Amino acid sequence: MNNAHDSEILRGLHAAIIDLVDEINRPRRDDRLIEEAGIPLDRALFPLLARVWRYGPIGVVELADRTGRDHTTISRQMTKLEELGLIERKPSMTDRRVREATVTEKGQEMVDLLNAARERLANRILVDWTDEDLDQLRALLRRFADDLMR
Amino acid sequence: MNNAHDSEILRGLHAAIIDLVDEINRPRRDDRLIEEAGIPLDRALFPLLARVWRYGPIGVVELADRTGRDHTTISRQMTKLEELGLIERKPSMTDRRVREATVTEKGQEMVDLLNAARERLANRILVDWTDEDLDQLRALLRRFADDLMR
DNA sequence: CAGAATCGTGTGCATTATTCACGTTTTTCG
DNA sequence: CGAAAAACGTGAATAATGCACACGATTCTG
Repeated sequence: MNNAHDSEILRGLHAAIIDLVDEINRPRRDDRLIEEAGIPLDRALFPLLARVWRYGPIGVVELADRTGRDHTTISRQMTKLEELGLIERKPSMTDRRVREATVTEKGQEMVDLLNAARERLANRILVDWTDEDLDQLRALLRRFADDLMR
Repeated sequence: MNNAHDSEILRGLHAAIIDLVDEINRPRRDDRLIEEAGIPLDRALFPLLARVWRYGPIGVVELADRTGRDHTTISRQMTKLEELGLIERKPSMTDRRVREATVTEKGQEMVDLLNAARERLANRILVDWTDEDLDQLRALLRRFADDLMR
């Protein structure tokens, strides 16, 4: 328990985070992944599909909170995903105001293809890593993200 | 050197990355930081200012490459930053096509305030971390980001 | 060395994304 | 019960983004 951490470390950590986030935000990365997966999917929609898969069943407002955008934006994108048959929405049984979204079978197939493609790309990029280092990064990053979201 | 890493680890790592990136991308975070810093700055412009500070002197195209957006978008935002007197642009001496951007003194003051504010917030969030753990995360994340950027 | 191809930058235009204001339905709670 | 709040959606206004293109600077190439 520290009141003040080493500024050097904090700045270095921040720099690494910015580099990582910029890299992940790159539209070209998504294009590459979609190409590797070999599926036809609008790259604007696929991050949302991934999040419905991960956090679903989930409503519009909660998902909007999570991604930091207005709920109306998410509402429209979810409508598109629904029209494409990738997600499914039905009123929640416990709260009929929320229309819970889940991935359909067709959506699940796409998610599977995307996950497999991402794993192939990751293995190509991370050839020099040991499983031990990766797992350490995973654990530390999980803790960090949780603290950030708290 | 592994051909295939443990899928569990990779998926867990990916999940943590998504959580982190979503959290960082949240506009509310930037608002919070700007408020803590006590400066009047459009939250859309401040990520760009931070990157000019970090990578500058830097031209439009290189910065656009780095952030993954179209170069015309960056060009317009840089114009705004210049009008606000936060950055300065002058033709490069080695290549007169590029107009190298650097932060002005006024821009530097803002960056300093932002960095100080971020550090205060970070120390509040990371009370339970030791410097050792933080530095380990920093080192692993730096390596990861570098590998990702190839 | 001259012409062609490439690169960095910026502008006009069209498209798309995002927000804002508002209304509806459902739930919560005093 | 009844008021307040929450989840969701629609329409209109606004902002952001990308594309086509132009122009000067630079590099490539025969």
